[in-house]
Amino acid sequence: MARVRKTVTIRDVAEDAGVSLQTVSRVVNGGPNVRPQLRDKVRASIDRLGYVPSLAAQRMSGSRSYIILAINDRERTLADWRARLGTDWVDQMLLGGILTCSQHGYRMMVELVDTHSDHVERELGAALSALQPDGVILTPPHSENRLITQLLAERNIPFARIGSNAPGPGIPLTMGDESAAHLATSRLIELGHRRIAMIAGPPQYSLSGWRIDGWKRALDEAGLPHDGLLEVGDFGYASGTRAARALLDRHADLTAIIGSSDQMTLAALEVARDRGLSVPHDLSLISFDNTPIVRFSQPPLTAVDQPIAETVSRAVEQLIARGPDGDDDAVIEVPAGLVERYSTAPPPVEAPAQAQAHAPGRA
Amino acid sequence: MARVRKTVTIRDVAEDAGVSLQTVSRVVNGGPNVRPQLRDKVRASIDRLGYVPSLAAQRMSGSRSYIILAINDRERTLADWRARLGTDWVDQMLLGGILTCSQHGYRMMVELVDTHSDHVERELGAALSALQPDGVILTPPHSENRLITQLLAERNIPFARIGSNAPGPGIPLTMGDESAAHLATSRLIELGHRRIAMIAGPPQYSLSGWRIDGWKRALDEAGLPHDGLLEVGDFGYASGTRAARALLDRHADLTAIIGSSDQMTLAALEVARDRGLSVPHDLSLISFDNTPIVRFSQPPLTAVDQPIAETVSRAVEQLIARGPDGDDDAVIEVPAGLVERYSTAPPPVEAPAQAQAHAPGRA
DNA sequence: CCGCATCTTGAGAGCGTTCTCAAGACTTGT
DNA sequence: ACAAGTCTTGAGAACGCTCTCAAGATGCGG
Repeated sequence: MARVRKTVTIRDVAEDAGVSLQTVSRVVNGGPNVRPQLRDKVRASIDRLGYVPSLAAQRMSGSRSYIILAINDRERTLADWRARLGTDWVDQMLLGGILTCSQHGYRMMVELVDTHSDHVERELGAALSALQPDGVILTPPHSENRLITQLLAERNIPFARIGSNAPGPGIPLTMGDESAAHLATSRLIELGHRRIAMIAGPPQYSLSGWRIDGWKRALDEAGLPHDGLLEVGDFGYASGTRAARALLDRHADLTAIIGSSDQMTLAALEVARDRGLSVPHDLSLISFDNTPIVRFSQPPLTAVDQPIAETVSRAVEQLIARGPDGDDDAVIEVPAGLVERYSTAPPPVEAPAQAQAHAPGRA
Repeated sequence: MARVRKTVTIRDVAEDAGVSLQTVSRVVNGGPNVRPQLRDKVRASIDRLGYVPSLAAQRMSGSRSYIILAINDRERTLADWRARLGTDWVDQMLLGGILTCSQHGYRMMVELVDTHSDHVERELGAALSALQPDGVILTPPHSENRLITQLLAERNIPFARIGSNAPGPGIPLTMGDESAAHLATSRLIELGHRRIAMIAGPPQYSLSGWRIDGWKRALDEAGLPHDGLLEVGDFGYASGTRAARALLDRHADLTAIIGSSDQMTLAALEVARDRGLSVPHDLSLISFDNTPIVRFSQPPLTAVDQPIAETVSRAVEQLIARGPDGDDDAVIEVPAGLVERYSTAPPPVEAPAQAQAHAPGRA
């Protein structure tokens, strides 16, 4: 019973194949200068014995740890966590990250960091010391956290900043927020809308600004106004309710709203319903994020799809490919797409298609 | 520039504190037999230098790896993955798992395994060899996968089976599916419902059966029928639509449906809407899972809340506490709660309250 | 105040890899 | 056929920690 299965080590393989440890190591790591014949022999032994190198041992001797650490936001309590509803960031990250990592023989680990905590540095520092990851992936809002980026730079650990295009250390990746907002806005203009509002995210997030920029640019290009058509929320549901009400109160002629998060847009949907506005016939809605919840509202929301999985995947690739060097400052942009569902339609006919610069509101 | 920051090792601490490596190690690991005075001195050095032991090195020498591996299902493509909508399993697991792990100085890693793949064994085996985790957490549908449980038992790695109460190796944990279903059903009976149907999950999942059991038991206890009131789905949306239609076609007097997944229940909601049935006034709905999507339907769904985070947390604790021994066969049951939202109400008055014995419907 | 048990500390080996460096086998140019 | 490479292979140290075991310090009963 419970006969202890000894782990297969590189030594067992070496013996089995009748070569030295070093040769096996070379074969495993695809090193050069091994005669094909020998290589095959070693490979056969590896397969037969089912040898897989120990990550820990590799880390010990080699210069790499084969670990990529992804830093995610942590809510303080379970309740907070659940309240984040619909945030499938972690799911997406894992899909993109784990798969890409394993393709390169790497592993991804997730670290949950509390932004509000005073000891972010200590927490993160401990994780870095324990794991000694070859690369770190920062997600918003950590991507632009000075404390964190500095710590990483100091320790000379390559890292990717998702959702940040600021200069400075670390590889910046964005999901094309400006163009996505531009795309969404343009689509609405195309449908005939002339009063298009935006509920933006909080200013601490750079991407909030980018989205506003894209929205404004599309409006400007079409010669449409944007004064008073902007409200700021915090990505949460309640703030969306507030913003949508303010917008609708202020502009009777509003026919479309772009929300900077699924929650805020869902809130706008609710506000519209309360006021007897039919979506999309009276009011068109476009959301940002495209998390799963948005497919189950009534109607399902047209949304800008954040390519999180792919972005993380790209980040992993960059971290693995570039060594500690790579001061290449180019921002990597993974474009977001627009998923059209049923919350967008042409504006109500009562809203005359221009000529009357300003729509007369709805009956 | 880029001065390479040397990692702080146990040796540095030993030197700083003027003691041997061994003593530092003992202090770090809370070993006994160290004079308080010395311990404090060492602790001071540790803090000053910011020493954190390297996981890899600990694994190398010690008998433990301080790694818990969580096995999750992997969909083959990004599209499949996204289609799982609303499944925040991974999020929940991480919350429960990572936090609990770090409390004990452990780390959690996630491995994505494709159930449909032929080489599950090879994939998993490789992960086990590379990581040498101290424990493994299996989630449905892997919890009852013979190939996997055997592999683990063979390698003598402690593991937890979430959503399985079968005998055999591994620590079984359930989320009280039987009693949760019983609770949900009882609640409906209490409200006055007499025709309560269930859309069950696929039979490959044990929990599908448990939920049916709980539903039947509550019905039996109240002397209510269950013939023809059961439909089976696959947890997916489409199957829910099919099942709800069948149920509603068959029983004009149906006033409540319990769905074994959020998706299926959401589908039932849609079917009801299509038929002009108002939820909850004409039809009450209770869902299983309580993933975030369920809070944004119209109306928000009353749902059985799967305590995934807590279950995983318990699993981690068990794995860490028990050594390789622990053949304690007791099933650990983390009870699920019922979150009442707005999809449940007394049945319409037209549904006669029967000879009284049973709830009088609503006023 | 001695002898023995117990507590405290340290020395050295070992974990499974990769790294560095050197030695032998093969080429190649003349 | 010989010197000077280049390829191929292996030996041994090193990585940072914990384990085992032994030695010194301390405590206690008589």
